[in-house]
Amino acid sequence: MSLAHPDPDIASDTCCPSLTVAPLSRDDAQDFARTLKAVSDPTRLQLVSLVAAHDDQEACLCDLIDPVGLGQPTVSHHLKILVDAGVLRREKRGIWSYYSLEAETLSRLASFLSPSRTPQPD
Amino acid sequence: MSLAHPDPDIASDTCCPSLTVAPLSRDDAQDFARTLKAVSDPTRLQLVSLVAAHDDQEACLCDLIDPVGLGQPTVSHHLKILVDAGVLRREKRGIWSYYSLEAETLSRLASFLSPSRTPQPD
DNA sequence: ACAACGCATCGACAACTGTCAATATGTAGG
DNA sequence: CCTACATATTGACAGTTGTCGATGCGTTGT
Repeated sequence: MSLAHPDPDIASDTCCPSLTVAPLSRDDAQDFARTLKAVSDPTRLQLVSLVAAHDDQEACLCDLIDPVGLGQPTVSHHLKILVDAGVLRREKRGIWSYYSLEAETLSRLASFLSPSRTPQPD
Repeated sequence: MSLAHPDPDIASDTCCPSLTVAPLSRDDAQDFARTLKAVSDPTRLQLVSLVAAHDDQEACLCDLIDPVGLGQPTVSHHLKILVDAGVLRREKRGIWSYYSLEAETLSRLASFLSPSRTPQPD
């Protein structure tokens, strides 16, 4: 959760932990694992890519059901997981739920995984 | 698997797919999901960070058991998953198994997740 | 009010996952 | 050989996960 909603009160010395720089604390590891788990499913990766590639960077559930080829409750369930993880944002307009990208979460994940210094010894 | 071992024979138009650029094919989605799943576990994240932060960017199993606080078979199991995913490399020297980082896999993951163009419309 | 529609939630079930104790494998020293 | 040691594999078990059908909940139109 703190990944998606960083709390300014937290003044620990680990401002933006990186995977390959120092040993992770248990808490940081669990935090990043939670977010990574949300995107480590083929259907959810497809959903994120479909939302990102859609017209105004947003799509409603009905736009996503056919492309992934699963039932409506299942797609809704996957979208909820992505929203809870801070990867997608949901906005209800009328009858429809529109999903859009929460870009910062993805970029935070990317910089977390990215090896800071190209570690190629010898 | 093709994430860790890209095959030059594959000459499709998707050379290095990105999450936020175009809809993912089912195959690409499964491929990346497999690798992401390997690192979406708190213990395995800790293991990767421990290996990366260790002296010569490598560590043997015995170095990793205490820090993660789990049994030897469990740690060995997690390491196998990371090796199979192409995140770590294993090298047996004498009695010990030394694990080191396969940096390219992580950086490939990072650039896959990274939003290519900061998508902040309106 | 009523029916139709889009979406979320619930309950159930098979499949997968993380963990451990026990055991196997392989290597080095006496 | 036999023992000691580091690691890998196996079998088992509880907990989690992805999927579906059925149902519930708001919103729109008639």
